[in-house]
Amino acid sequence: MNSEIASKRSDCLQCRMRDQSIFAGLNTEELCSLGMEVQDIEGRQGDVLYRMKEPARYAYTLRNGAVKLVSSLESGQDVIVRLLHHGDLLGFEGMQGEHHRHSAIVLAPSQLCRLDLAELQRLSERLPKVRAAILQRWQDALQKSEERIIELGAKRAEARLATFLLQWARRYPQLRSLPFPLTRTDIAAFLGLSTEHVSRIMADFKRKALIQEQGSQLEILKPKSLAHIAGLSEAHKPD
Amino acid sequence: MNSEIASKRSDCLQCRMRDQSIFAGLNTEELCSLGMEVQDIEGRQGDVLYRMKEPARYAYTLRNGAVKLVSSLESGQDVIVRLLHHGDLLGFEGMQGEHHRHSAIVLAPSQLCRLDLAELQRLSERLPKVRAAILQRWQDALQKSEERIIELGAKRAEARLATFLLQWARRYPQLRSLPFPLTRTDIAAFLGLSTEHVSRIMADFKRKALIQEQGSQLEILKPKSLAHIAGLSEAHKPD
DNA sequence: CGCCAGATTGAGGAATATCAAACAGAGTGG
DNA sequence: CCACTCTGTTTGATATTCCTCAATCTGGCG
Repeated sequence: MNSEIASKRSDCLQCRMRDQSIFAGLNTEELCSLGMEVQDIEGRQGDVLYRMKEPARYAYTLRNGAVKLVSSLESGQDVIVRLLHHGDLLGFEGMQGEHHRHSAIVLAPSQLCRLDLAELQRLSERLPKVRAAILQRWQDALQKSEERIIELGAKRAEARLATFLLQWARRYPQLRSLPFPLTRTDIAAFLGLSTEHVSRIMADFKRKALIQEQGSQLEILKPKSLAHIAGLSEAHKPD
Repeated sequence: MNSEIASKRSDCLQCRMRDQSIFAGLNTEELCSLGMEVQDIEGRQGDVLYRMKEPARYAYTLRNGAVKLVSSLESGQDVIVRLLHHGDLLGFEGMQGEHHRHSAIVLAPSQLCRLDLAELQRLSERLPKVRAAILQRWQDALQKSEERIIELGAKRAEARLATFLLQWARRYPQLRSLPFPLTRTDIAAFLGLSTEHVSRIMADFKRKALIQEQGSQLEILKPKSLAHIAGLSEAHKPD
């Protein structure tokens, strides 16, 4: 499970994600003066970066790959609260000194930066740019979160799944064939459905040639049709 | 609808909510030096404080009363994204220069403070305490929002409603009889259910003497039982 | 009184879950 | 290479939850 995760000291100056990170906008000098230990983490599928309710020690930037944030209920049910892609942040709830609200589990081979929260805290006091970047991410997370409330509250399974697939695709703009490391159970836990129901709808989408799967690669064949299903589902409004 | 809302210049020094507001922790001197126009707003039921997609000009602090944040879909469906009580903030999405993500509608007679976002922006740059307070609220909103995702994704109607009633009650700790200005349709729009279904479950709760209604006052008679229904609903896990 | 918005109730049907079984593919060990 | 196992998927049958539509009921209020 939580076997030793490969890690080494990271070189931020060379980082390809640098201008999309929370350190974007800092010049080389500032970046060097951070004095921050940034660990370079290699995550394999199934690795647990942190667990729900643990005191938060680190935050992470996902440079590459995919991670799910899972909340486990007493009933044993798991809910995927958020899905993270390259450029996303995780574990930052700890900045207010709280415990982790979810477990972070690696879905596909990932590269992450691990930041010490206490150091990051100090840093953000000192550098308005960093602070602003974090605030912006926070704001984004809230917006996404609220969009999901709307999805879950207002739309039906087909529409939710269609929306979800399109959103997933938007994270890989230039790719026709998308990495798609989710199981049906994952999708179900994200959309608030049963595994079987997800399976059925996916099968249906495939039959209608809206999407196509091979291995863990997904291809969206008819985004327009999917968007239509995702949108004002006329099943709801027959007129 | 958007008829003139009563407003006057507010006196922050006298405010009873002061130490729960984003200006908490500032001394009188600092508070005076804010140089901020704070309008004192009187909201009546049905008043629209702002509309979705409008450019955001003001943010508000709800001193007293209740407000709903509504997102309207193209399908005509309304979803209540958040319910606000005394002490809550609204309209702050505008701090990042965005448009309003929801419409804010007054549910019960309310008193609010209206803050100019641009001024607030400058202020939060200058005063770390204010900035930290806003950040904290943001964090809280995200947490609440994620809790709601879990509710909507994992729980069934009965459990959702039970949770909701208990949460509502928690906002009025010392009251046995709670102000409850929501219609069944409001509750439905909050929980992602139909009006009729909400009505049925409420009736059921009343029959079981878990709750009691008179006018727009609500009383929770058996919080334990409600908590039980809200929790690990044994209908899910028969064992 | 008559009117109206909201609440309730019932009946039927659609959406979704649950349970069970079969199926497919990727190791893994002989 | 083949059985074997494991995990994830698919499919079917059935049960449950929830929605929709229509009717009635209620309480305020002109």
